[in-house]
Amino acid sequence: METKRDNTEEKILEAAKNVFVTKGMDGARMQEIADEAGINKALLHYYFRSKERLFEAIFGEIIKFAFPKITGIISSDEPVTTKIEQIIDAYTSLLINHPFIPAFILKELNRDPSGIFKLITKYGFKPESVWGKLEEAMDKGEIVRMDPRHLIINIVSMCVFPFAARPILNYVIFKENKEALAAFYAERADVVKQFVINALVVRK
Amino acid sequence: METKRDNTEEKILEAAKNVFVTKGMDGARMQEIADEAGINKALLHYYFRSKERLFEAIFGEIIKFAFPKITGIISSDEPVTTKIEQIIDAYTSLLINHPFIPAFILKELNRDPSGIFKLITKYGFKPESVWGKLEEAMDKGEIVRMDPRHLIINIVSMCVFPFAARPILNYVIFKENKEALAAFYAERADVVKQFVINALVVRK
DNA sequence: ACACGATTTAACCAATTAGTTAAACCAACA
DNA sequence: TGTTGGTTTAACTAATTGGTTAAATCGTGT
Repeated sequence: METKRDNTEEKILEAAKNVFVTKGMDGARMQEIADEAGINKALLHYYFRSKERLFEAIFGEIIKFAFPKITGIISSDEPVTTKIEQIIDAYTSLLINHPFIPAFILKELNRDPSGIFKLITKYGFKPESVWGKLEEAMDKGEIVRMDPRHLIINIVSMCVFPFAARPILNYVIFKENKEALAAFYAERADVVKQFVINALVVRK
Repeated sequence: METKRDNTEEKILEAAKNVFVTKGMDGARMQEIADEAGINKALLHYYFRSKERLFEAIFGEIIKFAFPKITGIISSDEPVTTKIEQIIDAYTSLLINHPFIPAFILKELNRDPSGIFKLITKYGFKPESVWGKLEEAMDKGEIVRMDPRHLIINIVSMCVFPFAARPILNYVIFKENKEALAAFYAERADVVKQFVINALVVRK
């Protein structure tokens, strides 16, 4: 029966995601994943032959989610300020729904950079195409002139970092007030958009 | 002889920092730390009784470095835009000299948040004092009105994230060109300062 | 010559953990 | 009723790893 299989496979992936995200590849224990999925270790290995494979299943799924969204927006024909706003919206809504992604990626980034590198290129993220479009807009005087790489990094930083540092916001700023933190994240997209657009206004 | 002791202790701490930063607490191996320090495991335990103690020695040192710099700047009497510029300068120069700090802290943040929480409060970082100063400046019309928490998060994000995501910049943007990456980080403070100041200009 | 602390060598222990195996169990289904 | 595939149980292995120990070595200052 397929439904049964799908169900436990889903349970395993969900459990593994939780454990891998908080503990990382090295800190995660197969036993703990099995427990969290409500099954036993033998069955866990029956579905995913090894820890490595299970990890890759999760990791691939996450990367597939995290990167390509932006590519579509960039290649569109909207004016550059609209594109920037769309990118901020896309990033933020993605991360509100999957807040664990940044911490997870940053955690595994040092452990095995080549793995991430492969996946990024595989899903075809081409940064060069972005610089061009931004420089055009600067030439036309639509936005202030600056190094487009710094601009992109600024935008991505403001979108991603608050999620990567979630525990810090949670403890230091919001004193573990869940609702206040959620409200903060909900405002985030609009605030960042306004901030960036304001920073890009051309002044004489 | 003290110099000998200091020397190896220094070597151990340096090696441990490298290994802990890239591998994390769980991924780090005492043998690897010993190898990297050019000594053997027995001597490593002779200096730091356990992995836990060694980790705490490193971790405490890093936190002591990372947080208190800002407190001094905030309590000064400079105008708020000057303070912001000083904070950006302080953060960036700290991270250029210790680029591993963000990845390290973020990595251990999920593993044991209470540990970091303790250290932050111990070194007396009081965020509330910041909101007040910023809101004053907004009331006086010196900077544009916005939620001061978002403003701080924006600034810190732009300062810290590019270092946390260093491998991504290195691979995806700079194709492992070390000098280009270093040059990028060197420009960073000025770019961020200009970006923030521009974003904070009050328009009618 | 002696003492002392730093350092090495090499063997060892105990705990943890990924992964395996084999037998039994159970529910659905043909 | 018998088969089949998902599932459990429980015991096991092989490797890794943190930590220990004891004896030997080396350098330096007395």
